Amino acid sequence: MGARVTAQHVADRAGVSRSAVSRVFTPGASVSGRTEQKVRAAADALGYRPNVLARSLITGQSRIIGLMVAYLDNLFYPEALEELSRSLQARGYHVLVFMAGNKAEDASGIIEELLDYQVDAIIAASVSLSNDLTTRCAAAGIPVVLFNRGQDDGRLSSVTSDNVAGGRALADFLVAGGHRKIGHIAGWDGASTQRDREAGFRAGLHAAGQTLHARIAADFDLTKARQATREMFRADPPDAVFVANDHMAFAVMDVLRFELGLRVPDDVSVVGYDDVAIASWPAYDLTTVRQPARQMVRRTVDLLMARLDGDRPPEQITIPGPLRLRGSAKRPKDDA
Amino acid sequence: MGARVTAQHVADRAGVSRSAVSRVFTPGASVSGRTEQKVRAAADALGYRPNVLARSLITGQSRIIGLMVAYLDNLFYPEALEELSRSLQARGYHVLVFMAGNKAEDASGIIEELLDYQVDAIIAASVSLSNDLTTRCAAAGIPVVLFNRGQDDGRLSSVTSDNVAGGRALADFLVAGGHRKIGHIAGWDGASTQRDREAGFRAGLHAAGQTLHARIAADFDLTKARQATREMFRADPPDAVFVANDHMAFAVMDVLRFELGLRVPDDVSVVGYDDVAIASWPAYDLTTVRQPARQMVRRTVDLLMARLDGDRPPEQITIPGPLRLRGSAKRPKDDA
DNA sequence: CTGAAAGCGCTAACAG
DNA sequence: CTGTTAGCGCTTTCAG
Repeated sequence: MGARVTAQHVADRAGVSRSAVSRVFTPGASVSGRTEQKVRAAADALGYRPNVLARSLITGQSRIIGLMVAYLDNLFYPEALEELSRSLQARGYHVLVFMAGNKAEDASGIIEELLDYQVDAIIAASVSLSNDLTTRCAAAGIPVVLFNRGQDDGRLSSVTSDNVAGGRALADFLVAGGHRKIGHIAGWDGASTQRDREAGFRAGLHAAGQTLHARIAADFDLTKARQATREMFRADPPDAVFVANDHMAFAVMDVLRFELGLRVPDDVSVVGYDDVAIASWPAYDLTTVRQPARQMVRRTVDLLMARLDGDRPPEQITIPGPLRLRGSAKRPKDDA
Repeated sequence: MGARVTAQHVADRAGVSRSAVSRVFTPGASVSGRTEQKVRAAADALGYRPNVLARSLITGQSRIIGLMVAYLDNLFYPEALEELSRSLQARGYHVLVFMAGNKAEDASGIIEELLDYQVDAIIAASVSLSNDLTTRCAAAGIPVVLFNRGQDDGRLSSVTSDNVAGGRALADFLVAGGHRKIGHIAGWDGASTQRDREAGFRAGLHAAGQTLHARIAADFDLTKARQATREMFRADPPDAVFVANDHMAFAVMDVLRFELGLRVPDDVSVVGYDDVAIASWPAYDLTTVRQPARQMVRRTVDLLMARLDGDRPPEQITIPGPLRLRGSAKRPKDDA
């Protein structure tokens, strides 16, 4: 069946050499109009298209970007993936997906597989890399970009939003809103986003002479977030909760309203992080900090392309994320 | 940098031939324990791993599955993609993502690119293929599976849930619930899912001597769905609405409750389709038909693997999807 | 079981 | 501008 059409077939039919055919399909090679005509005609007639994999063998460029990602249920990632894939596609690259388990250990195996496919670069979303792995990638000469994860390693590029500032803004806002017993439902402590958001948040509380009233980690998991909410509100409930991302915040709000019968924000204010699409739906109307996924993707792609042509050094990019004021948290009284 | 380690390097170090090295990494080749030892030792020391792309050139198997998908914002698809990617990965395959535009025209270019990468198979999710394209893939000997789309073409495999039965069940349920003015907010009329769901739904109404009270197409788009809702409820509003998928149903419910001040289900019943995760969140608590994504993925993968080994013929698989009764629609009175 | 040789489909010097 | 000549890294007959 697969009557594979090769450059040789086209060459034969066009009465030229294989190289001529190759040149026609190589942007910026010099071919005469006449030859190009003949080759294109033959190629079209035969339905010929160059084999990207064979080409990659010699050019050393697969035009494949490996994406390592741990979960797709948090809407932030599908949004980013779609954008990423589209914009890479527009530049002639494509995304090969590798789902990582939550264990750091898995990452190792995944990276090996990625390398097997001779990917031109790796984007690690919501995943960190061990020192060892970083070394391996560096040795293989493959640029790595951490997406939405920061890491103190000069060999790694990263694109994150300013999670410290975001956390801080959230704290300032809650404090200004008159809250005095502020709880935190945290994500996974191994994540830089969690650490940064919390650090900024705590700094904000500290500046106001407050501390965290309660804190439970829920690992960015919905079930754990619900459980954490029940536990936190069992006795001496907070008057506001900072949930480490929107995804969990929705679950928290649901428990608050539908299980515990509390009104948001009248009884308790809730704020999240990410500003995924659902956050603006009126059913939740969640006050949150925006992580500009589109912008983050754009920077990621630009960064990658730059590193791929020249040998630009790795870069750590932080993008500001504005506070999005909505209805899930009491606002400060205007005593202006 | 990229000090590429080749089989030759390993061979040299192990004091064997390139072929010996190859055999060690080829499952089911015959190598002596002694040789294997030496090769593995050398390979480990050098960090050698076979180049999948080079291998594919000769075996004709890239172990890449091309996935063509149009949108990732409807949560049904990320869920499926994650599952798909994981289970393919477990079998040594990986997913190369191609985002398709909504225009059928785009599909053509995408398929060409897919073929350039010598993918072993193509999964088209929420996308249809023209006759021409189907022929091209068939000619190239590449199996195609339509995921969540049906098409009357024996050369194409497909995996769908039973959309006709689902639509029918929804209609029966709504009718039994005493509804007499039932509206439909449709998706995109070009989608088989839309056609089947609507056909089943209309059949159910018909059996009860009813017809659609109103119908507006919203192309699976949130903004259009909101607009359609406003329009449909402007005059002579329905007492129940069947929204073509959950994703739009959430938007519809939001407009109903927060803009129009209607109570769901007291003033109007709403039902959707898919049973994505959000449907079970108490804020929506949406009555819907379950599309068993996990099962659909499993069947898709099994189908693909079978076609990839032997030359099993294409297969059209339909999986039943049960009604999920929740709180967004009035239930029939128990007059038992 | 093992090595030598051939070649997958393509591009990149190199002469002409 | 064009064809010839070498391979890219790997697997696979084919002898031995």
